[in-house]
Amino acid sequence: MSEPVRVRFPPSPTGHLHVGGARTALFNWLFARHHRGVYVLRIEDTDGSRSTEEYTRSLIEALRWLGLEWDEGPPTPGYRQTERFEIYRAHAERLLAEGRAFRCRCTPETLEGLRKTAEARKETFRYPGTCRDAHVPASEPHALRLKIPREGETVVADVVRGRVVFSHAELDDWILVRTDGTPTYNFCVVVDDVTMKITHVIRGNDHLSNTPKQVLCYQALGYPLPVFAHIPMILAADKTRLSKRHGATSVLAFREMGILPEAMLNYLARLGWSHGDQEIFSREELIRHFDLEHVGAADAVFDLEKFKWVNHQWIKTLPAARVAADLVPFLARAGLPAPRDLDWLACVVETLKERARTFVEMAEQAAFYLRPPAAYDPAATAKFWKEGAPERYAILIKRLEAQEAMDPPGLEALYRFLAADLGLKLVDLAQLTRIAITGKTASPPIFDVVSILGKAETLARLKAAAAAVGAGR
RNA sequence: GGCCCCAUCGUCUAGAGGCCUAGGACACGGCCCUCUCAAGGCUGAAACACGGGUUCGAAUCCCGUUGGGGCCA
Repeated sequence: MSEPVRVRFPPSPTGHLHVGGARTALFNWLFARHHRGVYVLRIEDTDGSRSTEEYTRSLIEALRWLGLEWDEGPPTPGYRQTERFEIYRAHAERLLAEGRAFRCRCTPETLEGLRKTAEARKETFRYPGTCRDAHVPASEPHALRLKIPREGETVVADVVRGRVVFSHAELDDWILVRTDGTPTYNFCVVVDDVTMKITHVIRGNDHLSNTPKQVLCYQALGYPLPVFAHIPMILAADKTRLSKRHGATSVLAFREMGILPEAMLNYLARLGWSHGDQEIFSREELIRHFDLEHVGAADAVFDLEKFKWVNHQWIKTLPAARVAADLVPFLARAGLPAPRDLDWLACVVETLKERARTFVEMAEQAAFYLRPPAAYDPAATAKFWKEGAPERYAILIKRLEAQEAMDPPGLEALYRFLAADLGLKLVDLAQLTRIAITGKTASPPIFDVVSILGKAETLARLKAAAAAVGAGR
């Protein structure tokens, strides 16, 4: 048996969890669960100026909503970079003592000047190695740089991209610790991954370019390399990086939109990963089938239409009671009266689940169940409130008053009999009823609706409609 | 700008040299079903970026071009 799998998701609390981050978290989580390994959550909050507690809470809330629970991480101490400065310092000192790093006194201003000069000559600026062998004393202000071999190359063995070669000539003696004593991002990541014994680094492709620098750092530290897997990025429809201007991109925003966590995981998993022709995956199926070998190399465009379709599949699949429970807050937000109870709402959901792709849509469609129509659609009344309508309403009211059971088959039989009797088509009577009850010409099957609404409410709405037709509206 | 990555229908993808007359899904069109709207079924249109190789044979391998993305500042 090989060593246990340990993966991590290291978000920076500088914003809400967006779909790209969520997918990275998901792939790591799936990989860990598939291999019965450990999934670590680490908060990369070294950028003190932009990191906030609020975003940390938001990140955690989003991950919990998705059900991507971590085996190690907050609130256990030691999983936030700000709590780990001592560890970075110790590693930096060791690198210095072993001659793998050196002190550099070049100021940012000096370097900037050099960079400008190089740019003017249309050359690429690279740290010239000024202090490499200068033995700058600790008493002077200094940054700490990693000593990179001048010759040769570093090969990053990546599971999704194969061997990626970087020439050392392209690499700088990069800064480990800044003059102000703060460790840099790349250094923290390596030290964290090494001390947390991460075996597989699964992250966005935007980190591939940083990888050779990190590999050199692992080697300088004398630690074994993890397996790297750089997964494709998620782009907007215009093939640029997803950002606020492309609309909703944060996980919590999709929750507000009425997306199910099951659908979010399902859709995100299918962005860059596939399992034959299968489109719908439960959490368990994802765990069972997920593997890095089937992760593609090309970036993927986020498509809200398909995402909503996946969500719709889940709305149709999940038990109506569960959907009803999730729908409740959206009803309130739509300004609708509270439903009488959850069982009744589950019946409502049963008639709406084929028609609504999100909870926001479903709440909108559920409106007529919770209150009578405020107005009748003019196009609908123009079409159906013609000659004979008042009489037909009168007959419907009379026959419904005499009807005892409000079951859909019984109602349908009654309507069919009535239509035949009056020499009409079923659709004529059905639409008159639909308009009276919903104010529109489109709704779930009308007999189901009547059955759910009940006799009293149905008759009240029929009478209101009859009055409106009579009033010549 | 330098370096790196990527490239199959509009989009997500299957495809790991002959199984490809390139399959599935979303979206789009048509038909069916039907009390409306949906859902569902059937069906249509829709892609291997381009150019060179390698090979008996290339969407699949190699090189280049173009395009997109990323990292570094």
